[in-house]
Amino acid sequence: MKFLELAKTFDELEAISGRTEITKKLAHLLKTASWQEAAIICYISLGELRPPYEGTQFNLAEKSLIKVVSDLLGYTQEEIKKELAKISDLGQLIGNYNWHPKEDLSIIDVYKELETLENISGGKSQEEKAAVVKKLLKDLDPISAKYVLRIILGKIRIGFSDMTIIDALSWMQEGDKSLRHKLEDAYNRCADIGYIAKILKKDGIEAIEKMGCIVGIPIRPAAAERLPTAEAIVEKLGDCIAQPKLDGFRLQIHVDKTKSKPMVKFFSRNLKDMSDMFPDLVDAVLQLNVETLICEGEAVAYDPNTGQFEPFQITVKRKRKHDIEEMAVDLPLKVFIFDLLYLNGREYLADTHEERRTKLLSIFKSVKDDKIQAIDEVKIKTGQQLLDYFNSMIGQGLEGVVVKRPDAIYTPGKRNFNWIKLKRQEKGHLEDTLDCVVLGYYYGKGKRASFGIGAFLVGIYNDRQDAFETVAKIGTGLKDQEWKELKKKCDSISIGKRPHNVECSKELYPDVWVNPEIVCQIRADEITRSPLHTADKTEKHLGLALRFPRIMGYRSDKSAFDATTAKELTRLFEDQKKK
DNA sequence: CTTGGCTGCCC
DNA sequence: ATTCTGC
DNA sequence: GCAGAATGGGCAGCCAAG
Repeated sequence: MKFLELAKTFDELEAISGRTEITKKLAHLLKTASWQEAAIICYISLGELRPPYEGTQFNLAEKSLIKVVSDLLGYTQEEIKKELAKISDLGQLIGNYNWHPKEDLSIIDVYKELETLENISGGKSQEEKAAVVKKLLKDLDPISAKYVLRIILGKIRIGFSDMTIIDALSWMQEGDKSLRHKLEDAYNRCADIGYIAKILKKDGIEAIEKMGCIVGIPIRPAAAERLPTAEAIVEKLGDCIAQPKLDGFRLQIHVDKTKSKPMVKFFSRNLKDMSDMFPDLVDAVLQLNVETLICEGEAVAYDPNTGQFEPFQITVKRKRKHDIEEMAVDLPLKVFIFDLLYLNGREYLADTHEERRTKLLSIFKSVKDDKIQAIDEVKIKTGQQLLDYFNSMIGQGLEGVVVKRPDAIYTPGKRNFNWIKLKRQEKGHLEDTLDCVVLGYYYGKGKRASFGIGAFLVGIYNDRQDAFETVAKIGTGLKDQEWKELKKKCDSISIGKRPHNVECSKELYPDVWVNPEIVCQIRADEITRSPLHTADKTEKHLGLALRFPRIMGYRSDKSAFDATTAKELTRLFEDQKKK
């Protein structure tokens, strides 16, 4: 199959909004393709070349591609950037130009070129990569070039993703969505959509039905919903159980001790392979009394002197490729296992939480090392009990609690109310919002590009310095209409350059500066020391920033100078440390 | 040899 | 991570 | 309610520029 045929279909799909229609068209495309091509189509539709646990890394994205595209089209980078502000992305931009292609490449040709691109590294590699991309784009027609750029950028964003591909595979085979559940079950157990497409095309739905979990290949993780109060959670679930929510990273752990050399693998929440990063946890995991196992836990770093858990910013330092052994000594991890998905050749996905918990505890009997532990769990009957438990967890400096329905099965790949998280922010020190001042805005991508705004910069007032200092960029919380209104308002008070009383790092300079006068309410989960933001920044210490910032509304009754002050922000930060 | 821009991936 | 939107 | 697409702070890694 020619790449152009694929690109044309993508272009048609981009214009369609109805999911069923997208599904049908995609199904037709997959039906026409060979099984090899179908697998590739699945991957590149997601902006990848392989399943997530094998990774796809071009080390080339928008900033670098702007250079390539401006070079190719004969414009300056400034001109391209200006046009990009109006257009959804670089792919769209290049698709609007016209030239005569030199070749008529197949899907497989393009795939191979993309693999070549990935494998370039070392000195001068950026130059080489640019040359490879430029040649590839030149060889292709503009529509194909558009999608090749989007693949390199990591997202096709034309209104479908993996779940629509699953539907399309069903439609390809049966002309309806009747195989959706079987295909989804297989995909949930084996997070490799290209492999699912390949097996379906080669061996049919019978082979898909036989697929189960495989130790060494990640299962799509379940996720928790969120509710604002303990009361609401107990009302929703009735009798339930609660576990501490630790602020580390989620690990899906695979163990196979039946081989001559035992296998231990760790996968991240997004199914990236992190197996080489935690040699200290491998030893601990091997103490579990199992032959084969897939379980899930949260890994958190702790201070070896005090035993205190480290904040996320410290724990995340363990996510690294170099100096692994040294860091394992300085910053040891503990992993708290909260679920069991597979044990000694048997799946536990369809067992209830209670059954999985019992089984989980049974494999810990011989474990002495506290590096690996089954997470605590308490029974909850009332909102008050849950609130008390939550408060005691917060008191220990944890992120909150996760509440679970005891009779629920494990639902891979789904976010639902079987698990509900209650986080610190909901009843903690940042319960009140901060009043921040809009300092400027940034052009956006995709839908936001058409609004002319994608995010905005906010700051607080520092009366000691008589200056506005940045504390966050805000990109979520407004409705589409509200984004347009904010852009209009900003344009009416825009100024050509940074005002003298605004302290801002270069990296955060907005595309459009505005006079500091719009006051908005910002909610966040936490205040952290920031290498970038300037709020409360002095020679002695870094500035402050907000974790997970979002806008809740405006304070038109307040002037910029009545906004939250640096002093107040600092106090909130200090209070937070006291817990 | 150090710094800084950019990228990918944790949350 | 949070949030919004079309279906 | 699902699926998708916007967006955040901040860490390590890679490479080019200084």
